[in-house]
Amino acid sequence: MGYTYEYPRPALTVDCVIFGLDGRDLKVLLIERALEPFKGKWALPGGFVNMEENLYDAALRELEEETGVKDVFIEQLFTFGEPGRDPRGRVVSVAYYALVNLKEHPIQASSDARNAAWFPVDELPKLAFDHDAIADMAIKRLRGKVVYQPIGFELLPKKFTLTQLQNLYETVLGVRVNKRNFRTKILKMDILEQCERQQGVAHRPAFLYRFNEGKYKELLEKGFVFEIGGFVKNEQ
Amino acid sequence: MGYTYEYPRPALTVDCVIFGLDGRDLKVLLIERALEPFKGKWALPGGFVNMEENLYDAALRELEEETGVKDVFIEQLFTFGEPGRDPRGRVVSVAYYALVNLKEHPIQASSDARNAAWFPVDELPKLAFDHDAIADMAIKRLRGKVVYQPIGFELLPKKFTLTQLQNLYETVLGVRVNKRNFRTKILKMDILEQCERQQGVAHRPAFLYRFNEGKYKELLEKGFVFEIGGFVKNEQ
DNA sequence: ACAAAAGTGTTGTTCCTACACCCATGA
DNA sequence: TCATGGGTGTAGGAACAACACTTTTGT
Repeated sequence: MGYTYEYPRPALTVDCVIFGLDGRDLKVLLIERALEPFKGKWALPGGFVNMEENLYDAALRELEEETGVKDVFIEQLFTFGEPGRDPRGRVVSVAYYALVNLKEHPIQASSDARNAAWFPVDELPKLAFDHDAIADMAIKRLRGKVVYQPIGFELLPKKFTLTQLQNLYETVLGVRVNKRNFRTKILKMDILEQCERQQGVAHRPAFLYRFNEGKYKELLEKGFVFEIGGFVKNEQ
Repeated sequence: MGYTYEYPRPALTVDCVIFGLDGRDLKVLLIERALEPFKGKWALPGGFVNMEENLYDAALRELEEETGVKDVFIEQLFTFGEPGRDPRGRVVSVAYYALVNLKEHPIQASSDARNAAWFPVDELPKLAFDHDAIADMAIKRLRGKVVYQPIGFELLPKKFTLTQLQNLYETVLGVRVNKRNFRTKILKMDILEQCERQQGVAHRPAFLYRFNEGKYKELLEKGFVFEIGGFVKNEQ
């Protein structure tokens, strides 16, 4: 009974740092561990990789099993393999990060009755295993990547206003941006498609925009480089 | 005899894409496989991860065992885990890339008598396993990273001329750069330390420069962002 | 003197920053 | 009519792209 190999092998898991944008807060979804080790501690959702699935699929599967979230952007972050990172023995974990739109993907109470909650990125509790380091790297990666790849849109609804988009950058990067300059820059890129206006707001309704991925890829071919940020702190 | 686990586990390896700059060519070091599968085919150096070493150390160890190279810059690239990527069974590989200075780190004939050779990045032969995909991603990563992180220096001697540095960017990025503008930009960053002049060249000797890592980190604290490139093709 | 590469001056243009101002809607 | 956020004009300055030119070495 069991599986025998000539040489010892580490166990292989995937863990996922799930980012969501909630009003003006960037948040991470954590799960309360139901079992030892670290029972009762907050941790990243994750689990063991099956033998017949690839890593990407494993991350998506664990994400759905533990949070009900599916059809979201995920990307490999880093592989963590310090010998002592799991008290049960050698466990190597391939970490992913996910970007979800909180409005369109409400988190379900976990299917295995574990407790799940969103925490603002700068108020994370002490996490199980080395998940602090994983979350930390994910935040840095997101901050670094959001300025030169158009992945921020994944945190917003399909259609969004320019102010929402600006708030996204301000929140993720932790800076204030000048409205005039932000708009000029993002619109000049010509990767946003203008849609209808907002409705039912107590002020002048804003235009909604959609990220035009086709146009973006077309521009990429011609040597276009997406780049937003490098903004100066302005307006307090 | 052997190691038994309750659930099956993939084997875990590290593979390494080693870049070297040779005159005006960016090259990758490959090893000819001595054993099946893919016996006689070219492949990336790599091997199994030991149970008591972390992934970074495993990559460094394999690098030294197979090429004699040590004390070089390496960084995790990506983890490849498609179920069918190795005909012997499920093998997950954590890929690293390394930057070496060919002058200061000559490659030794491999300790296990395997054949090793440098190949220009755009003339790579068909590789074993999914190593084509790994090498491909490494090249893209290097091209992407070299413009916003000062890692290119790892490919040069400790002391280098500005022309060498410019050639590095031209080679890696595959563009031509205007000499005047390149110099103005890189010197204004204030991360290079001027040293003595070159000697014994049949023309006006150039100043040598050294990358000042301390200064760079100091500037980082103040919000400095390294960025070179975004150059226009110029001068043919 | 010449070849070869190092190194500098400068100009027109584009892009960035900061600030001020007007506009449309619901309450 | 007011509050609220949407949206635009523009001036001054910094950074960029392109080109031409001078300097210093070995042969």
